[in-house]
Amino acid sequence: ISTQNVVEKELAKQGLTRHDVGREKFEEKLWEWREEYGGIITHQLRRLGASCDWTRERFTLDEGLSRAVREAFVNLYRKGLIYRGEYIINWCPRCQTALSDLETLHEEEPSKLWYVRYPLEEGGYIEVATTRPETILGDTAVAVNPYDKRYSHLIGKTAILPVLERRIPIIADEAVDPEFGTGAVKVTPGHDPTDYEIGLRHGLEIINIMNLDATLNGEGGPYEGMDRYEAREKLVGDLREQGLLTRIVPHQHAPGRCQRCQTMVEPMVSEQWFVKIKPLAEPAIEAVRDGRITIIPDRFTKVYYNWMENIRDWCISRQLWWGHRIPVWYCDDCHGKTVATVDPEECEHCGGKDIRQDPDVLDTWFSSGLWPFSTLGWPDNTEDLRYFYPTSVMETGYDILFFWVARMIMLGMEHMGEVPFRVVYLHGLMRDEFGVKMSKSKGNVADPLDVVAEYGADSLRFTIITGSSPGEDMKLYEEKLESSRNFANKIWQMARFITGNLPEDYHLPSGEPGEWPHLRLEDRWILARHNRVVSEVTRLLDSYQFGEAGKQIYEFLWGEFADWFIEASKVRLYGESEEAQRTARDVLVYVFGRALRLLHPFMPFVTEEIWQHLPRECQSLMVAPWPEPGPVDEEAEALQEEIWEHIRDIRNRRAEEGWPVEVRPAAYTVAGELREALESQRDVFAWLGRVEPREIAAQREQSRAGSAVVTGRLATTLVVEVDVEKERQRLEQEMTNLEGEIARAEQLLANEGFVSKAPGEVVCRERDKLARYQKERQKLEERLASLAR
RNA sequence: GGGCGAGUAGCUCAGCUGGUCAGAGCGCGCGGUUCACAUCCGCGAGGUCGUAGGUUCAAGUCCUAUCUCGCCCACCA
Repeated sequence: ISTQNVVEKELAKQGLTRHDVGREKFEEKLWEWREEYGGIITHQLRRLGASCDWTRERFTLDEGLSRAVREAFVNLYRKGLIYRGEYIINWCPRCQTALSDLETLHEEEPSKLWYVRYPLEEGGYIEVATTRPETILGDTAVAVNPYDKRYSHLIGKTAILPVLERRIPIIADEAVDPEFGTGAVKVTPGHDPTDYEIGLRHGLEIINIMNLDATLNGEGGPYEGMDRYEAREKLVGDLREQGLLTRIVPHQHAPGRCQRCQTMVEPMVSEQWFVKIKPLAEPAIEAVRDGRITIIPDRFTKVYYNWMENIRDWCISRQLWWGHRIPVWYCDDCHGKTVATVDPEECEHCGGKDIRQDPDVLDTWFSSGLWPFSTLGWPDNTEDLRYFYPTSVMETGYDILFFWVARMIMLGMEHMGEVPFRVVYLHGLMRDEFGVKMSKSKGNVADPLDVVAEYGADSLRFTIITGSSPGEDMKLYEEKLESSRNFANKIWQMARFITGNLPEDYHLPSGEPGEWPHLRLEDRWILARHNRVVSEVTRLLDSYQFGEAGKQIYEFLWGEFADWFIEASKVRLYGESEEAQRTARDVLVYVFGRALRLLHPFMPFVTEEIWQHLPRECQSLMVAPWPEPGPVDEEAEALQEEIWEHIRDIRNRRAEEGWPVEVRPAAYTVAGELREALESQRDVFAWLGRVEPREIAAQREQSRAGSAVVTGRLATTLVVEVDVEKERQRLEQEMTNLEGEIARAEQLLANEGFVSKAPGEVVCRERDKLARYQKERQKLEERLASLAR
């Protein structure tokens, strides 16, 4: 419907309708549109890094799928599960087609309730209330509740319909709610679903008062030719004049509206094709109930049952030109129906040649419902079909659980005798920053290509995956995208650091890393942490907790691997024995390489690119084996965590007490295992705590006087030494540099013409800089003053 | 009318089947020109996990009631 609407809008610009150009020409235009825009979505998917077998791309109207549609239709028809019948359906007067219940949306809106008196044949009147006065013209009865004592004496009597003066019976039906309105209801079987049912029960006449465009037809009497709303206004006026309108009260009302164009739907009785759904629904319910299909998140299971158990026959015919034409031919001679998978030459009943195909097309979800097997060559028993059916996971948004998922299950079980998939994973919906559902008609859709261009596909993927929990909607925020992009950059920087420290001929040693010689405590720690993350991420992915899995990797790579391990590795890489350097490199490469595999499903692009620059055991990360978790060295884990805690403590003291600082010995009196560990990690401790052992400090030319120096035994005594004179010189040099920067910034600001690109932007930046410089200068002055003291 | 979801630091949200969480990102405050990274590093402030009861040795995490917001389903004219 939406495709047809788009093309019709194009035509409308030239003042044409689809009827003006004719069915054949219009279908051509539809195909043109499809050729032009059909590739966009797959292009978007590719850019997002969706890893699909693109050779298997299928389109609903492809040859093979069309064959499957006909086969399915004929099969269901022969089994008596598809029938053509008169029924009250939802009619969109704008789209000029029938709609299924799912395609009509109900939303509460303020309306009115009109109270109208219907005169009685025997004198007096009965009062009814209605939200659609124009439907009075189609009334064929007045109904009351059989147990409503107020009206029991009127049951069986006759009322006179206002205006048209039709004699209509007063009947009793339990569908009438005595509490609502007056307790008496006008019955319009031709234009109201409830009334239609009442009409069936009581054998009432069905009067259709409208044309397909919702203007009144001949049954409308004096209102013939008017639009439904125009007729309403006129009729209400007439009723008022005749004194039959007693009052109008405000009323909340939820009328049906067309899902595609928002036009108010008109219930109408019309001949349509239906799928008899109960026989299909039962096995589909059973399949979920007995666990052959699992729905995730679990709460949607209940929603599924509720819908399936109360399901009504499915109206599948649409008065459109875009879609699968219904494979039924009518005979002009004997009026028989020929239902066939291939276009017939003649009527199968009388052999007559004058046959015409049903002009209607099928609901798009009818063909979509066949997708799990129609795409694999069904009805032929192909190798693909045998191999791939049933599939493992069906992943889609929860908003099409009924539209699509339920129908795939029903039609799959009917035609294949087996469920189409084992797991249904339902994700939430993307909303804009205000929480409004993104939709094309509202124009608040973010094109993934734009987002990818600005932040990269990896960032978008990571943001979406980690931004919410399963089945929950999420709002797309720039800030989230930025943070993911920063993560991608961080990964990149880690890679630069690691590869930058590898010799040309580097090879990862063989054997289990836990067995490597010369491992230090921090190595054992990161290997343990890494093993824990591998098993945790694997578990989370297996249980469909994708967001949580992504966060674990993020925390590990940034918070542990980069912030602690890479930093700690520098003491070895920058100045210890060849052996120590080698061990550090091995652990870096090993852990990083395995973490990249975990991250690959989330950020395929940056991880693959990095993989190509690392020593690797296979060509592409995409096909690298998923890591198996190794043993977790809990002892190393605990010990190292404790040392990190002490380093944080040092940093805290520095932050609190200012720098330089004297660290009191008492805080670091430790004993036993931790003491040994600390001793073994003096260098790491010193580097990360920025507390340098004297002997290392001496080796470092750039060692500044402001640094604290550890003296004596590290774990017991930390004292600070400051060379006042050196510090003063350094500060003064800094001050000189700063003055220079300030002068330049001021000059730039004074001459705005100097700025070429993006007027104002650079100037602003300079202004910010200047403010920062001045703040810095003030601090420098303070420090110099305190130093003098 | 029925059902479901959400209500957790200023903002946006994680916290799976009850006992290391009271957390992350952004924002905010303080401090950083160290050769992977300012798309950065270090430190910090901020929440009685909507409200009221209850179960339990133990509850954002279970039960009951209730308030607010959102969604889905439904033939109340």
